[in-house]
Amino acid sequence: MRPDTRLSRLLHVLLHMAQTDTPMTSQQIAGMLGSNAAVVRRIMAGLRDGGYVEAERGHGGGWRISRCTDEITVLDVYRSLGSPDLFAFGFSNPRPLCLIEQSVNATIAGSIETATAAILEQFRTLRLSQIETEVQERMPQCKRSN
Amino acid sequence: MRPDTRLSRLLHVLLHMAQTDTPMTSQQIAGMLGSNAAVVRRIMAGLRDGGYVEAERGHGGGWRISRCTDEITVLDVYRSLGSPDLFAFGFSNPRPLCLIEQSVNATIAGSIETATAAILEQFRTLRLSQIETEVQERMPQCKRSN
DNA sequence: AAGTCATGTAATACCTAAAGTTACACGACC
DNA sequence: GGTCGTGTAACTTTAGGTATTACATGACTT
Repeated sequence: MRPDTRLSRLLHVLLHMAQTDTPMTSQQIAGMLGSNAAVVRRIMAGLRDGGYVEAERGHGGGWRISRCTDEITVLDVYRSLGSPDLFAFGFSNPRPLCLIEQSVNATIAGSIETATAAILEQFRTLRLSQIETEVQERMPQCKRSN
Repeated sequence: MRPDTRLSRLLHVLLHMAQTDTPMTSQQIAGMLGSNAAVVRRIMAGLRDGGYVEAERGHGGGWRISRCTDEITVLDVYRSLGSPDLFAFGFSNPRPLCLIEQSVNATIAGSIETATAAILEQFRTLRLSQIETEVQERMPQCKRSN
């Protein structure tokens, strides 16, 4: 199954937006993502509605981040996408009559819930600013000395 | 996207097979799963190759479980499926040049790895016999007294 | 030996949601 | 008014699990 790449794409875009004051157009962002301007507008709509970014139309318009990077968590971004399914597996019959199937479903559901809680807890504590810090550490030596 | 239901289906089938000595045909299993005999043979192929079940052809043939339920873990079943992706999300560019994208990928990968380890650890310790036990607890009162 | 039952497997079509594409309305600036 | 950019709808593409059909192979029954 092709993975859902929207979360990582949004994080990527947000961190670039945090580096500049001039608005970025959907076209520019699409070029950065190797994607399409309409796709960019679509996946950014949630961030706009959540107040994390602002979009302006017309000449000199585009997208700007409207919060500090330590005020946005990965969970915020995930929720802006509508909290899509995290897992690729599940069960087919939500309310089976078979007792065995009920237990299997409960077992699988238990694993999924436990792992979901763990991931969302990571997302909740992970701020954009922390990823920014890691970018600094990833910088080549010649630039780290600045 | 529609979830991968093979793991839960296989667990369901294995527990039914553990309750009887007579072989179950793919057709019977398919009826149980609301599926198709060819689908059953396809998803069971890994279990057969792993020695967890045996298939016999011809009259009186079918599938039989070839181990005790406390000798099979959910992880065994998962691996028999070829260890399919657990997560529905990921990143598009595996080796990006952009430093920011590298950090985002590393962040996402970290969350996925942590959660994967947690799930696989659960799968490793979860035996079919434990699900069987839960089935007993799920039994109606009139039957639990037996 | 023939017929039936069941697995093994290939080929093909279906389903779903993200992703890509196209088109056009709306609004802002020159 | 013309251009630039967002907002959004409609449609196509894509990928993988799932469903369906078909047929070869092997085992048992008579």
